[in-house]
Amino acid sequence: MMQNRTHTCNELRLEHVGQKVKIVGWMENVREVGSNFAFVVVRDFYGTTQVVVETEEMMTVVKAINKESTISVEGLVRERASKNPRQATGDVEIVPEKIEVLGRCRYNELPFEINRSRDADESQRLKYRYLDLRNPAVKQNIILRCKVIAALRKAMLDHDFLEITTPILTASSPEGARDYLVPSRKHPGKFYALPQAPQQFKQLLMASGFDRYFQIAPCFRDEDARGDRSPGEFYQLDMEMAFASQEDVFAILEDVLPPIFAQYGKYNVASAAPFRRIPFLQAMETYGTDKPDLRIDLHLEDVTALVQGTEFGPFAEGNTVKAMVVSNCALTRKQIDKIVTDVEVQSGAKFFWMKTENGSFTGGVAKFLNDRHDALREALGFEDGALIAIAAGKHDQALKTAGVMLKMLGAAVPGHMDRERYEFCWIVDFPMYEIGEESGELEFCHNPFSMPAGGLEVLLKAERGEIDPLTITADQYDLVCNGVELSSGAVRNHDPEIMIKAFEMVRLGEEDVKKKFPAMYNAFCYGAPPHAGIAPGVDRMVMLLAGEDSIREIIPFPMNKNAQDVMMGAPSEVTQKQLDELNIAVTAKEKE
RNA sequence: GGCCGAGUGGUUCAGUCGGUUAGAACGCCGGCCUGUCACGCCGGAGGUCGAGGGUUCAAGUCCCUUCUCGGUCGCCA
Repeated sequence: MMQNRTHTCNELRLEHVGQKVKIVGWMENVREVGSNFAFVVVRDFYGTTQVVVETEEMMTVVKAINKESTISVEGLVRERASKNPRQATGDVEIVPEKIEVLGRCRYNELPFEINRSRDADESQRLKYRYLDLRNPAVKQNIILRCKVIAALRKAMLDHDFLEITTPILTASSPEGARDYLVPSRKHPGKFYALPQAPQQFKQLLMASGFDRYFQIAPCFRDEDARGDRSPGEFYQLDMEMAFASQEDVFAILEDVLPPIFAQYGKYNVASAAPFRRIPFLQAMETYGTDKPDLRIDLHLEDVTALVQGTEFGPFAEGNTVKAMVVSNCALTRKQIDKIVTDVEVQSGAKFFWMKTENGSFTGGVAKFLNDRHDALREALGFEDGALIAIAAGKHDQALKTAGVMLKMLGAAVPGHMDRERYEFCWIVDFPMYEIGEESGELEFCHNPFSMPAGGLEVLLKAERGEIDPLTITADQYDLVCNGVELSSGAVRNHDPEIMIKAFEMVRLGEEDVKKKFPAMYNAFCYGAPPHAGIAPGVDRMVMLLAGEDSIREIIPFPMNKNAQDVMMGAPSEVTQKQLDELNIAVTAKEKE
């Protein structure tokens, strides 16, 4: 008897005919086509192979086995009488001499059919993820993920980056998302935190003299999930470069990403370097978002001045009005209304519309604007058959509505979106500060580690009242692909003096910097290199490459929306003994 | 936490205006079938319609409460 398999289920071809072989795998299906005559499909990681049962003895063996049991089949390879060109091994079959059960499937009914698992209810799939993953179509995304990570790692090493792992148990960071905390047994009342990103460690590596660092880094944030955001944990291609500028970082990713997207992507066209650079404010005004989908050829125009004085309430003074021309729009009124509703769900406000026909506006808000037809045509440049979509409201709301409206109409109206490609762009010149919604005072807009453009000088000018602090930009950038924010990065503030000044702008000082980021601040006081970095999200990248809409499709063992692992039963209660050791008292329990 | 959608045999769904015994496909069980490959044909089992309450002669269907799942907003330095 043969000990091991001689071939995988994707290997046998006509050249193997006559050989005695052994395959192993899952019994995927049995097709009985006669008395004591059946075809058995055996599936392993690599593919499927047909086994033909022709004797009463073998039939008895097969009939006693539940589907999805693992079996081994020993026998002779034979050319098929009727071949299957759609199957890699479709020219041959195995005539079994011995079929053995290796791992019995005890159930004759499964929670779902393996090859149709993607249609099953998601919580069922997650609970039985090991069955879901048997589906080659599901498994494929995990294989893709592995290949993409390997390619990223190789590309980074080729660019002389060193992969360095940083601690998982670390200190809670005072800003940003909610931390996952880990109680300390040896230090009652104190906690570790799982890193939201290796941000401070990578900057400390720069201060330590490493020139180029990267890591496929696990990151943990206790925030609610989205379709493109897994709760709890995710991975970033975290990187940092010493003595580097924004352009140095751009050059690396512009070199690393396009070939990987072209090779592993569902669409094999990707933007070439250099990617378009779009200043943040321009992106907001032109696309209504800081993550524009450049596959859509639509853009916004500001028509606030042109619609002043109309009877229509939303165009009243003080509101911003953004208009967008969608040429050759054949949507029916019903279809447009549906999109209006969808936009309202996502943005919180409806948009308005009208059509251009025979030199005038029709439908929707046409009656309010027909007296300005020529001026609007001058400004917008439309022709007959266009839809004019209009978002109006307070500046931020109008932009948000316009952004969602642009995205939805771009996807809905044929001819305005070339889906089969990857369009990258950099969003640059983010504002350093903003007026906080709650405080009404100046606050950091994004993260306080970024270098203000212009350095100390510009902060001093703002302090002297020579410039508006709101106009200060940070050397901070986002990488966006097809409307998905792939990553955020920045030239870091490596100078303690500028750091303190930047904090003083928001009414904090040296003591706050020291208290919040002691290690980094201290390290930078010993001579730090100027440095810059970025951290593209690995999960989102793989999601784009796989062409999936849900991030859970590209994670081997995802949690559900409520941050539960229904397969493992996490989170779970622990014993009183464990709690006692950690000096933890549970004060409130989830209602049963 | 807000809003929207969904929850009906093992799975995916249908179920009209509230009205007979809640249907279909796939899966499962039994039978037939020697070239199938989503095999085919015949027959069968399998349901407290997420849970609780209410309206009604009558509720899967209408109302209220609640749970679960998904989407979205808040949130995500």
